[in-house]
Amino acid sequence: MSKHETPSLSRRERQIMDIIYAQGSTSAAEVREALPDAPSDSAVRTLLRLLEEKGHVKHAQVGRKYVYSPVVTAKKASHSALRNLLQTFFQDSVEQTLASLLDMKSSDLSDTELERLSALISQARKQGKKS
Amino acid sequence: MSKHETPSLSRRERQIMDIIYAQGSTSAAEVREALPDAPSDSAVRTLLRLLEEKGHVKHAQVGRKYVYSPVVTAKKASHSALRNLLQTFFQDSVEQTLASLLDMKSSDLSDTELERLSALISQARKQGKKS
DNA sequence: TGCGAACTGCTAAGAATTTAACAGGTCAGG
DNA sequence: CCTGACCTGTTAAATTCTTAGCAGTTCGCA
Repeated sequence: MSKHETPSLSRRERQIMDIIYAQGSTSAAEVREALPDAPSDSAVRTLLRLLEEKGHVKHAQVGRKYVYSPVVTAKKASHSALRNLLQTFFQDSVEQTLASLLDMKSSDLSDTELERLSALISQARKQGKKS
Repeated sequence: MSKHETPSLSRRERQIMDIIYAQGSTSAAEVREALPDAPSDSAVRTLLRLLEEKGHVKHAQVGRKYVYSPVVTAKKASHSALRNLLQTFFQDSVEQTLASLLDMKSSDLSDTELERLSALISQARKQGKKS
């Protein structure tokens, strides 16, 4: 009935998944470059193969290389990461989360960007009204 | 110059830190209850002791119990978790992040809450103007 | 007082993770 | 047609993580 569910990756596996999501898709060599304390090439390839066996990534052959990409869409993965973050740090409150986001990034945010954030919210309001 | 930097916790260590941040502070028994696939009591206590040795948590004695709490404030920890999430999934874009948040939670959000989100943004705008 | 419950720390075994050595295969250029 | 560069997979050893057993302490209460 239930899916296999292996919700918790090991340290290295998580690092690699993060890299793959950040880059969309990558080769073993690119993963290696992006990895902190990069191990040998063959170590990276072993991890990628294990991640594939466990169903977290898939590969396509491009020329002689394998290019890996995630099996779960970035959207789904980001949602579950966000959900987890909200639970862990923000008592599930979107408001607290946004406050923290603004607190962290406010100095980087131009007026135009803030306007776009506003627009996102009014849009959400309208859609709420409709349903 | 730089701090000791042990940025990557093991699977169990991360689970426990998440629980501690979600709850603010906890005893070993509470951690155990909250832990998926809870191991023995003494296993949990060992992990907590290791986390303390590594400087991630501290404990206070309350009655006969130890109550553990994080060393890094929730604010700082949440910021670095957010930063990581933005990098991994949202190309460092606050806008994309907010969009995803609204997409995920919009059905849970009342009109009042959306107004409060708006208010947060106009507040950030005003503060931006000042500086 | 003596017992059991509720805590703690330490330690070593077992499991899981992480690593790199090695053994292919394929391709381009000399 | 060799050779070296560049890719792959398999395997087993090294390291790290995870667990539970055991021993010690303190407390409340019969």
